[in-house]
Amino acid sequence: MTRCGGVSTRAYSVCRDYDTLSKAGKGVRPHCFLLCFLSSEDFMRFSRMHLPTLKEVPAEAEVLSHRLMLRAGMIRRLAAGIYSYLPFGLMALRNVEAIVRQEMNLAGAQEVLLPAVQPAELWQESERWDFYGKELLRFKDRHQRDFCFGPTHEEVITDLVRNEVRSYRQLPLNLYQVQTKFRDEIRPRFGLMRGREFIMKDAYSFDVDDVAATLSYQAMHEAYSHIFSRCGLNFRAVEADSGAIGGNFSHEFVVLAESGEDAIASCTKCDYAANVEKAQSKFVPESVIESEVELPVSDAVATPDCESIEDVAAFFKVSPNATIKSMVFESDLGFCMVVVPGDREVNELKVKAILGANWLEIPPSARVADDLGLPVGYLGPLEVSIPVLVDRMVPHMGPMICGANRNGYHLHRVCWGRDFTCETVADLVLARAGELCPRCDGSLQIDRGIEVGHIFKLGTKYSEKLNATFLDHDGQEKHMVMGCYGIGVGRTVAAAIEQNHDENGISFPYAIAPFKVALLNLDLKSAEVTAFCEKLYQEFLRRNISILYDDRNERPGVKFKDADLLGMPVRLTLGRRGFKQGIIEAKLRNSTESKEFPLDNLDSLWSLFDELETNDSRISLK
RNA sequence: CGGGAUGUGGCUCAGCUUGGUAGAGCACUGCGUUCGGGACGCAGGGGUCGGAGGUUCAAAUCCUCUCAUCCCGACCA
Repeated sequence: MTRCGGVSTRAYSVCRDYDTLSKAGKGVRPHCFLLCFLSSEDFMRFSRMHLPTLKEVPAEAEVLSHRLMLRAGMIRRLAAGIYSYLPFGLMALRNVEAIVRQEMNLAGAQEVLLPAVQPAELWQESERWDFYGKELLRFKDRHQRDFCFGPTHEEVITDLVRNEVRSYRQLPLNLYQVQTKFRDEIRPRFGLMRGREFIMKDAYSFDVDDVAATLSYQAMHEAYSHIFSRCGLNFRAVEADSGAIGGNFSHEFVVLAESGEDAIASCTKCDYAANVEKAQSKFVPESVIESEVELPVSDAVATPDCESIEDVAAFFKVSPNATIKSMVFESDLGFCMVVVPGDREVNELKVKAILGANWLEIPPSARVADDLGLPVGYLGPLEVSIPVLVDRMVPHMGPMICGANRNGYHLHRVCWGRDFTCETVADLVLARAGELCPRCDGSLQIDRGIEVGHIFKLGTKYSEKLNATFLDHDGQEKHMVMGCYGIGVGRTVAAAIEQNHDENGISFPYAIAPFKVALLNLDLKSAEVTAFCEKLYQEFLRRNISILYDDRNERPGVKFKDADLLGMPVRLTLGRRGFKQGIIEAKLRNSTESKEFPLDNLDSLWSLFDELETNDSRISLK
């Protein structure tokens, strides 16, 4: 027995209560660690564990991982986007946490635990109190002082470090925590996938300069790859936008899944991969059709009720890519109009980046009409008073159709250069599957995925705002160069389920499976079968292999269904029949074949578990 | 924030149109039979019908307000 410091499981399970322990004398007091372990002997029996599985799906759930987590008794909803973890769900969460901690520690990070409640002053100092918006949950204490519940911890960690670290000798430093965050999302959904309260691992690195910070970043990139590989996930690390966190460089770790909220573009040839929000593509201009350019722009054509590109294209009997889409945006720098080909979608992040704006949004139609006198639905780039940004494809489009800035009218035969022009021509659209890779001659494919991790190079954004400095070896006072690194722990569990399930339930990757094996006793009435199961159960405990022993007085069908739903990688089944033949049946959750082991020699069974432990998952019974 | 939908025992839902004793299945308790893929019989326990107000002799049902939850959308061209 390795876990209790050399003391056998059996020894402790016989003296299960305080009385027995204290009578044993010798000053033995059951401390926390042992108590946890003592109880585990019991709670790994299905009959004793609080594991409420559901036959029917609660009406609240739509997405698969959410439905399965509810049915498997892992989580329960308390309020929108706020969930309780039940024992089974918590075990999966803890398994992911354990992997995260191991890899973070190996990468040289040190664990801390920061307060969830944070004073407004810090956020005002970083200027995010105003900038962060409604997602920041704010409240007052009894003295009417402003506080928030931390959605992220750059401020707190920077404050902590600036007060402690004075010299380059103390750097680099990487501190992390696993903690509850709260972000007051507009629309929480899909269970743990987009909750408001959620468990996050967040790490923050501090370095002397950009070169050192890049090394820290790379170390985290590597650690994250290990973490998600060990969790048995099929993922990609992709270039991403840094959003509200800030900074100038970041990667997202995305688990590939149809139900994912993110779309990622990746090259079929090289290793280029980016969030579509960020993805670039190579642009090869096509020539303009000369003959039609001779004709002048038309007068305004009455196009009643043609407010969408589809309507307009249908009206003129052309394809959508012969029209242009003109959209009015508002940012902290004022209004602007963005013009893209009719069949393309504006990439707001690219627009924001080109403008250099802090925020960008689509104003309500009424505001565009009232403030600018422009009729939404009939907009065009000709003779407008606000700045116009044009996508790089538009100048190569030839005669096009656009709104006439007059309600119910459009123009056609509009030509770039002749009829309108502007200073800013740039890549403004969302990348699309089939476009050329910006790095090589391959093409892009688009996949959906779930963002489970995100790493950022922050630079000196926060160290400057909060004045976190150190004295360098040359005696110069410098700002620390920071990075921050997050993993959605609960979301990783959900993503793992999203990627590993079938119609019968979850199929946990071995590494994060709450129980590695289910032992189904099909004949509780049979004393010899039960005695053997008990012995085997104890042997699993002794070997420190997490096991769920189904000792419930239920019919076999119920046990099989639950074992499939709960997704234990290995299922062991013993009934009267098998016992008479002297065999126990083993089946892997992710395969249909099964294998029988002789009851009097289970050596090959133990080597199966050794192999699973080593390979983490995905092996066969051969 | 806008749009759509739904709130009835722990879960899934019916009942509402046309007001008149709150229902079914699952789950739960007891007994019996059954026992290798979600068994069956008998007997039970459990519900302010999301909340408030109104109409009425009478409201789960009609009206008003409100709260909660889920889904769609942050695309005007």
